[in-house]
Amino acid sequence: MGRSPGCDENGLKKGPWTQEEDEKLVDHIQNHGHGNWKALPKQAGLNRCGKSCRLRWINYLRPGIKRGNFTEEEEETIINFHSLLGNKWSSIAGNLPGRTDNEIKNYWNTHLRKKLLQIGIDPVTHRPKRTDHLNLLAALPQLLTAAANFNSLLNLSQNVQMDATTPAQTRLFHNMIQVLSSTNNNNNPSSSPLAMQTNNNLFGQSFYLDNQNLFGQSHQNFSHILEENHDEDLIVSNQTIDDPMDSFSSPIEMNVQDDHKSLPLLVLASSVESKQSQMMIKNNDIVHYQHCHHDTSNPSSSNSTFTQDHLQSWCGTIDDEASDSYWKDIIEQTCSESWPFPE
DNA sequence: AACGATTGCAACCGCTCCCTT
DNA sequence: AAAGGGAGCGGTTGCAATCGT
Repeated sequence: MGRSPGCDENGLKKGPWTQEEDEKLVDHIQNHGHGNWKALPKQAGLNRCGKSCRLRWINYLRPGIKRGNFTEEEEETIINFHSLLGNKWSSIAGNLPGRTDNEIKNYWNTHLRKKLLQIGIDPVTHRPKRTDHLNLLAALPQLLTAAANFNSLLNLSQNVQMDATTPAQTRLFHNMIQVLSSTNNNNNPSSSPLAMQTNNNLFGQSFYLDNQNLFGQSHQNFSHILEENHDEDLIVSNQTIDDPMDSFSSPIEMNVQDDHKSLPLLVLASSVESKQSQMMIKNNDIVHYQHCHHDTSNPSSSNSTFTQDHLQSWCGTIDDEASDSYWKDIIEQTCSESWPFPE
């Protein structure tokens, strides 16, 4: 495995290390340290360049190197830190004891990147591929699973089954809400991809966001989750928040209209009847479906758990109201897929 | 069984950063 | 302040192993 053996112009050996070379390197560093990598090969009796020795030591021979498969926790950590730091492999490695930047980089490129692509997340931006709305809606089952997981996180439940992609799914859920929010918050409706497809009207009803309830009722728990996940998307008044906790200390200051990036409550609004149908995350239930009057300051009202029946009912509404068969087909297909929530 | 395609990963390359002089 | 050199980082390469036909 690895590169072919060979020599560079200086006659130094390249390619895979032999056991004898490894032993020489380990022996020398254990006895003398690795003060000067350039001088080390000669001192250790190795026909290698200092760079090669350093790489071999750092990535393979150094004590404490953890080998073997990555755990779910490690995967989760990598995804979270990559969303924050990008390809800063050494920084990410600093948070994974025993793992090297090279190993993490390889694992990202061969496993995690593909995993995120499979669930419709751009591994570079950690956002849904916004140019592909078919994929976005096709990922609805995962989004709803993420919503369920997210709710369980809010409840600090230990029962929910999560894997390393859960944070990514949650982020996807978050991002989809952002996309939906942009259809209504954007002053120029045509600039919104969803608006372009639906004449500023998704499924015949407009969506907008109301985070007052969410932060009013659950921000303590929510901030805990975000603190753990280091959500880079938290932006208040177009200013990035370094400490996610800060963004929730004064929920009143959150400006929903100006800030469609803050994690909101998804609200399905009927402009005709001035009613809101709210799909919301709330304590003790998976997802709630709420009807209330336009007065958002009084988020009272008839809550009921959002179940498969509700989704089918929702699909029925879409049937009636969506004039765009493109979206209709997508939603119907999504509705027909397996429901991820417990009944 | 044979062979081409794909995958995984160790190692190299070239660039940037930072420290020293 | 500028130059030189070493260390470190991210991107890329190339080969062995594995998979698919």
